Amino acid sequence: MAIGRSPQSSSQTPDQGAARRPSRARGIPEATVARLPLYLRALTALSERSVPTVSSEELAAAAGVNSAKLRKDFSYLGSYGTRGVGYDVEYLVYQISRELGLTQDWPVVIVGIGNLGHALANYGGFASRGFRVAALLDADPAVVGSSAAGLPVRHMDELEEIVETQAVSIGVITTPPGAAQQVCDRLVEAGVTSILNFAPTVLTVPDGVDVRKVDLSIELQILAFHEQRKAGEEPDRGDSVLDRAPGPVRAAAAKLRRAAGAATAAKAEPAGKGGKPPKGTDGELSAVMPA
Amino acid sequence: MAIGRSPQSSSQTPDQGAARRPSRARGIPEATVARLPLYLRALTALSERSVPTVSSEELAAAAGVNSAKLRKDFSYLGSYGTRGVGYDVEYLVYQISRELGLTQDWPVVIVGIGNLGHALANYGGFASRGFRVAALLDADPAVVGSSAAGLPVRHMDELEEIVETQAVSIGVITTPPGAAQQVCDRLVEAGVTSILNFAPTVLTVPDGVDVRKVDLSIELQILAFHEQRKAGEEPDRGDSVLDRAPGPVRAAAAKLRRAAGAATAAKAEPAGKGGKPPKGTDGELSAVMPA
DNA sequence: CCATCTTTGTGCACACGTTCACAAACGCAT
DNA sequence: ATGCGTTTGTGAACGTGTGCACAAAGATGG
Repeated sequence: MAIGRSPQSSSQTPDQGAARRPSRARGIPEATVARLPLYLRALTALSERSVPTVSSEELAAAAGVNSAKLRKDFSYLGSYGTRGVGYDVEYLVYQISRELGLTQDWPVVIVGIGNLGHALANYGGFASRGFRVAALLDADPAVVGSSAAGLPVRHMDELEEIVETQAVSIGVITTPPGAAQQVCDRLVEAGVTSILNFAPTVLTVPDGVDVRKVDLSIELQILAFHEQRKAGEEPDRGDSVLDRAPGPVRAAAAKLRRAAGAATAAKAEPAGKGGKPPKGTDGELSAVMPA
Repeated sequence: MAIGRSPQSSSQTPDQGAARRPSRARGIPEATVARLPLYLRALTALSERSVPTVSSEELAAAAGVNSAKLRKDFSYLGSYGTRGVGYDVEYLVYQISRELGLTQDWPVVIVGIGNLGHALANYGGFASRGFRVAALLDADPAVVGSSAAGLPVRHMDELEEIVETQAVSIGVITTPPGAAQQVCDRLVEAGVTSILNFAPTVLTVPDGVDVRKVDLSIELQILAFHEQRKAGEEPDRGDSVLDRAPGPVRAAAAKLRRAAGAATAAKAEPAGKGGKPPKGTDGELSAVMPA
């Protein structure tokens, strides 16, 4: 089990998941697929208010997207609208559900029942979308045996059996980063072909296995970037304007940096980084929590 | 405080956050910004192993991206590499940190201390990246007063004061979906200009406020879509091939659908949807949990 | 100081995604 | 039936992102 491996793509904003596959088996663009759940949510809300039809304009507003984009997205699914009227809510709910594969049952295992694992186990959005938590797993004997969301936490050793007997094809990893790849390997080996990874780790998987990653830290950092921009251009300018300069000047600067070594950088950084972590610098996350 | 509102863009894969702003103030593409945290994580790991330099090839592998893309990304920051050698790890860590605004302190408030709120409060990746949890807030008296991750949970009414006195500019919403917009409004009103939303709701905010959304349900649905594709083309074909046909045939089908009404669709769906929810269909989430 | 080897930085072509804008299609009133 | 207003579906232009491939720049050894 190690032939044809390939690291999954990136994390959030970019394509992610379904690595190299264009995924347009019969045509639906990846960007559209990513928006279908959004539409579905908005439509479900309308459905519950017994709204019979919606225009692309209304639905787009509810989903927070451009109406032209929405229409084009729907056009990939087929022509489910009626000109001059709009879209039949119930019918569209069904079509999108079917396209996303939500009309069938998806057993899911959650590995790593820490804070986040608990949160996910209690997540109400699962059952209503065809997802069923088949089992909660953990390697820590202290956690095994307890229960979360009415389900017992079982030991990792039962993983293979559970995946096989319940035909689980989707696994959720909420372990500390150090255990993620190992858990991933076991999941794949057992037969799981789709993985949702909350650990801040780049997972390597064989071809044919999809990985999607959710990383809170990344989201916050992106927010910080934009926030910084809003707060007027750089309040503190780290160092040398040399680095923006082209040619030999830059090269010299580079050489100096290598000579100076880690000392300079370490001093310039917020927390201690050069030596040993002061307290809880998290060697890529404090091993206590994923996400 | 209600002029010039605008719903944030989409959710995951697309652009999201920074709604209409091209965000290339001085040039850095949004896609690149989204990858910087990835590079930073890989670099931090190398730094802790005291690796002095990396080539774009090595770093790209560690971050799970194409090396050419990585080099192009770095080229937007400036020329921080040395040809024939690679990049100085420590120096690059610093440069990226600075670019992302991680060299300064970012106080953050978390609103909604349920399962997920707890998980986030315990998240180790905060402190090490310049994020500091300024306060945990909740509206439920039963939760207020308890503590999470060593911090006391305070009442929502203290929000305004906390935001002002501690100069909080980033808020995290982990409330049930019904409360999200309301909480969002209060955060914005109090002065928060960046929001990370875990509730499955499309938030409407004034211009100048960034919203990023993390939605577990959406990720799973995207996985299900690809999983379905892998399991051979549609095992059960919902109904009519008519819908793929163009022209009057389709129109007739549409008319029939409207006539038939919700009954057909409801019957075809997984859970009960037409009438009242059977048990926990989650009117857009069971109100118990966000994420 | 020159030759050779390594690795960056980037021009270019292409793929993908977004948005505009409009004709075709439909409902409805007359 | 005919005309009018509405809304879809989509062709086409545009912008963004990706990846190849290579010249330029530096390191290294003689």
